[in-house]
Amino acid sequence: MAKSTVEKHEHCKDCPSRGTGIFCQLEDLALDQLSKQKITNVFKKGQTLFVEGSPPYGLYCISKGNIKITKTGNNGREAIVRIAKEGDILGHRSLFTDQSYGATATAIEDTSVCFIDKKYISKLVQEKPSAALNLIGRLGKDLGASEEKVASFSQKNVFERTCELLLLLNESHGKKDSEGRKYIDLKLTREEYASIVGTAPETLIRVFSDLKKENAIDQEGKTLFIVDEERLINFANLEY
Amino acid sequence: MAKSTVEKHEHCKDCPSRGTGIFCQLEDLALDQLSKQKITNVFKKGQTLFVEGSPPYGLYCISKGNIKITKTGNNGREAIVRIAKEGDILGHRSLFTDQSYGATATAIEDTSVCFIDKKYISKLVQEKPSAALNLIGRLGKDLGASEEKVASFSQKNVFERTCELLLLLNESHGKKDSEGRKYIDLKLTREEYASIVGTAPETLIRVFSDLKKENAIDQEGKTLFIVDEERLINFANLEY
DNA sequence: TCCAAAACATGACTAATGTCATGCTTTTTT
DNA sequence: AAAAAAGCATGACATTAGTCATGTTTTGGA
Repeated sequence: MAKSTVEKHEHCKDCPSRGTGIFCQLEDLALDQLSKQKITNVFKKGQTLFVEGSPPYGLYCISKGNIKITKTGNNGREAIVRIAKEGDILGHRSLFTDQSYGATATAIEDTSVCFIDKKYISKLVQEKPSAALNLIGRLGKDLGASEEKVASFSQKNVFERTCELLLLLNESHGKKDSEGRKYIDLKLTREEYASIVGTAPETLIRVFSDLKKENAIDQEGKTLFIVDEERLINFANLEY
Repeated sequence: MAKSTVEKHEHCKDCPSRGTGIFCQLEDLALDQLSKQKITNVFKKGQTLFVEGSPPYGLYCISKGNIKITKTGNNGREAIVRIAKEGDILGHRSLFTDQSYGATATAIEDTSVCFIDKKYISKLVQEKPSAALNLIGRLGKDLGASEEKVASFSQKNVFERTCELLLLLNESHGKKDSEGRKYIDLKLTREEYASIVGTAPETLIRVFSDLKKENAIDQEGKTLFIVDEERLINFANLEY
């Protein structure tokens, strides 16, 4: 499982994540420069982009595939903090606080990721207010989502949190098949889902089973079908 | 309990939070301007600065006193997301993501808070890269702390989380008396501590009682003495 | 293709936490 | 100062979630 370095696309303006990416909204000239600076890497399933505790050298911009961000407790158990996808950036938090990475990033499927050097990013953020504002906006949203999660942990039980997670993942990673059925197709094991919800694998499996019996979801291997979204919303006890 | 509007200090360079404040590191000219823009308010214990769900009109900069940031679940129970203190800013997250406030800010004692209008802040951040970088740094640290909290919820039990909280509050709000004894003197009820830890008041009270029996802490009314920090570190199961 | 390992699923039991009830203490209000 | 309210503390019990055991199914590699 050696890391293969491959140029997957020549220019940022051809990036599949264009439009959602944070620096990929710059004018042509700046984009040209950025394209020359970036290095595109391919990470296979299970490979790590960076590890908790190591110092950041730059910014990662996901052009394809999903990546899990995890923190490891000293009991060895991992907590998945979030799942990043195409167009998301990684490492921005540590980069500008001059802290070590607070979490580990691991590809959960084959991914393509652009790397941009720390110096270049710093320059860009200082010179282009739009880049700075983009970054501020992204950090703000990340913080909002994280605090939302804290509140859920504080106030909800495993069942409610699981329903909430399914709804959130449906928003962020959901797809529809030819018949219009909504589904989530992340290649996550039940154990990984459990470590997002913050519970034991057995408990999560039971909740999934219950939700299936309730006809709220359906399972086919690792694919989760959202059968009855209304039901999940009720179960999740959302405040909207 | 009417909101009283009082000029507490004339100029930002005299602000008690100078140095730790985020925009209070600007050069003299910019600071002069900022001083003219700001409005200083005094909030008495229990008064709210802003409420979850309402739109942000500007930035709050705490010059004196502690403020709790809470989210209310639809069961009515409140979760305290964090405790802000002198020098901290509030509302920055919502301001730049153009989202409503995700939480409510309430003074837990008599406080003095400067308010700076949204337009002015936006201008400042766009024109002064140092302000933007300061803001990015602040958001990054907040996000780091929040994700740390998510991991704790995910991996630790109430006892461990309580010990962790005491250590964190000792870092951020701790004081020392004349004999060198460390203590935390936030005017928080046991119920409020419980809603930081994410547990029932009774459970938190039991943990405090246990910690007192273990000679790790001591209680005198709302004041909590950190008697044996090493012990708390062991109990908290930290990974440092 | 087959085998081993990992993942999934469920039951039985245990441990942790939440809830309810009660009495005491402190704070606030009248 | 007295009364009322809020906060604190603890016991008893209920509920939730975690752990251990076991068997089945799926997946990945030789």
